[in-house]
Amino acid sequence: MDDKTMRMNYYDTMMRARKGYSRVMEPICSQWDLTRNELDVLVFLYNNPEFNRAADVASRRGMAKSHVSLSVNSLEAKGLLRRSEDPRDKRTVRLELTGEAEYIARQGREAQKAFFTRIYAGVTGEELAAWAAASEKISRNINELD
Amino acid sequence: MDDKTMRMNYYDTMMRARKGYSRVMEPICSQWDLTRNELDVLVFLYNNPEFNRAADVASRRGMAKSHVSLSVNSLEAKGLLRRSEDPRDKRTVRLELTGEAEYIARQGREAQKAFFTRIYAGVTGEELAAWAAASEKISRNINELD
DNA sequence: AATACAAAGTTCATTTTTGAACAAATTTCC
DNA sequence: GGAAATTTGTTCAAAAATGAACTTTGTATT
Repeated sequence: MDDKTMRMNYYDTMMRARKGYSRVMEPICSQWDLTRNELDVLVFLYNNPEFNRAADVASRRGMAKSHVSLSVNSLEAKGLLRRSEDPRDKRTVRLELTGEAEYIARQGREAQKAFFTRIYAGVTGEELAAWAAASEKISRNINELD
Repeated sequence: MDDKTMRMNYYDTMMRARKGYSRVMEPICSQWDLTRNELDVLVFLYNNPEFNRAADVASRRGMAKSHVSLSVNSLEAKGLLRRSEDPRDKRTVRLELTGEAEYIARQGREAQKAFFTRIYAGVTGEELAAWAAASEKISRNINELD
């Protein structure tokens, strides 16, 4: 198998990982009456407080901004998120977790960790380091896709 | 950053890769009046003729089987796919590409390769090998998620 | 300072994807 | 050999996610 084929096969693995992730996480999310995507948004904001503009969430998580908008509506209605304005730029909306959301995000994060620990079972330290290095480069390359 | 956090961050990279892939591939797909997903199915079948049952496509590509069913309807209507029966098992549907589909799949595959070559730019041979090894293990672990 | 240009966010119609219910064929196990 | 459980695929209603149009605000150009 040549390099190009190897890289390509990764795409299907990725799709399956995504699906497996949903299957494992959805029952957990439902305990808080959240969708998988809503929990992901909460955890993302909890982990990345510096990227709390709606536009950041969209670009860094790879969702359409309209989707972020709708998700935020829903989370706001559930009392887990507040839209607040940015004094420096009246266009942007800052997303702030409520105390309850932080509590949920902490638990959601642990569930995510457990999932990833599980699917990464058997991966060696060196492999993981190489993976991280490659991820870093790929992430940069994605940013530069016109 | 500990190992667990590292693995978790990969999830968002994956989501962005997926999004970038769609953005790049969609214009290409539209030249044949195909959706991104439809082209992926054609290329998958072209690359994996041994996994040509509808159920294989669903499980190996991580799509719902109802989704496969609908995609196959559409591809069949476009004259790119035939459903044929399996003599050994009357439940299963075998999916066969038409000549035109094979032609499209070859070109689609090249476009995919180009995309992956692009986002893997700068990843070294060692990293890629480690990546492939990790991928292999992860893939197996996903299969074993109950 | 006026004009054009770009970026953030929302709305809404549409597309994509899914899950649950079902029917038919196969396998398991007694 | 036959009941029970499992697997395959389809249908259809519902959920998830998107893109295009638009408004508002900020930035750049002249």
